[in-house]
Amino acid sequence: MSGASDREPTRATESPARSNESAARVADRLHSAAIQLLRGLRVTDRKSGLSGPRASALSVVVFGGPMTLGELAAAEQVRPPTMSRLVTAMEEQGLLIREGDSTDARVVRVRATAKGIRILQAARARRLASLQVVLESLAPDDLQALATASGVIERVARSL
Amino acid sequence: MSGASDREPTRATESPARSNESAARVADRLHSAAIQLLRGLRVTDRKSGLSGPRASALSVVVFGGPMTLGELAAAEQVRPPTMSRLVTAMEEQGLLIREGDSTDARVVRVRATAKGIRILQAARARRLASLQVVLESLAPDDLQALATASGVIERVARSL
DNA sequence: ACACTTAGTTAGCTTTGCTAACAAAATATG
DNA sequence: CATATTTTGTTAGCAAAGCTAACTAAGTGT
Repeated sequence: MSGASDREPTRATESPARSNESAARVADRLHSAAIQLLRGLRVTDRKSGLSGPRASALSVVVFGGPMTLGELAAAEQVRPPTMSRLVTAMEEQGLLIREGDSTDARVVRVRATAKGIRILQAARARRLASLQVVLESLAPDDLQALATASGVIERVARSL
Repeated sequence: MSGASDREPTRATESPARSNESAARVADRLHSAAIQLLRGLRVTDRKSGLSGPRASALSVVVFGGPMTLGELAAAEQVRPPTMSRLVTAMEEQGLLIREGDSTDARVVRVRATAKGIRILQAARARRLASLQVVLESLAPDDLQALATASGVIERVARSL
């Protein structure tokens, strides 16, 4: 994709125009590259029964600790009913449990089980293995470029 | 994730073990960063009726020119039935058309309509606008880092 | 005490992924 | 030439995951 063959900016005057055009082009390429990368990393892990959305949600609970269903829904940017269903499915898989809150009987607290933690770690390792292999074959400069860019991308994503 | 201060010495004489560790860490952070980035960029564009999968497929046809349904399915990494249904839906939206092939009556050739091109461009512009704004506020070095990394990521994705 | 707000669930719809089974056309083989 | 195989796309039917609307239960506030 990407309008790769689009015209060069009429580099008549200053940096502002050039900077804008450049930002637009980088936005396009970065977006496209991110899509391709994640598409290549097949997210669904049939072996462990951990789909993309489940792995993502479980990862939030494992690394972030127990939290309410609403917080988890917000973190995953889905609506409560969607998260409710995801949690039910993962609970049936034995990956996490619903707990009540002692001070507020409305809230549902979600906690990863030992099995959930174990399975998440294994799925993560499998998912990243193929990427790691490719990265190992990169020139050191390229790997360094990715390391640097990762930080920048994280910052960019945070301010989106 | 982990390593708050992760300035890795780019030493030319790294040992293999060290290199592996670094690749693993970069894999993790890059993967996570890509997810966060795309999550921030809400893909579904209700206004134009162009969901993520549709926008992506249409973009391939618009920029790559007419192609067979099978080629499009391969490009989008979905099975033929999935693409067949996607094409049917987009055809009903008037975004593209199915055409027969003169030499092989089995194949279906898919071509974007003028409306499809127009709507894709508009949706792309909307989708990238917010990212572009953030990128424009970056330090030139950071923007350059992203530009460089985009190319590397594209290469990495291609060999996944 | 009664109205309002908040947290989560249930019900039901849509989209998008898949596999299995099929039809039609092209190609290979006897 | 006739038939078997392969290729291309479709249809049918299932499951996952997203949504909104409507509901229950529990806190809050006037």
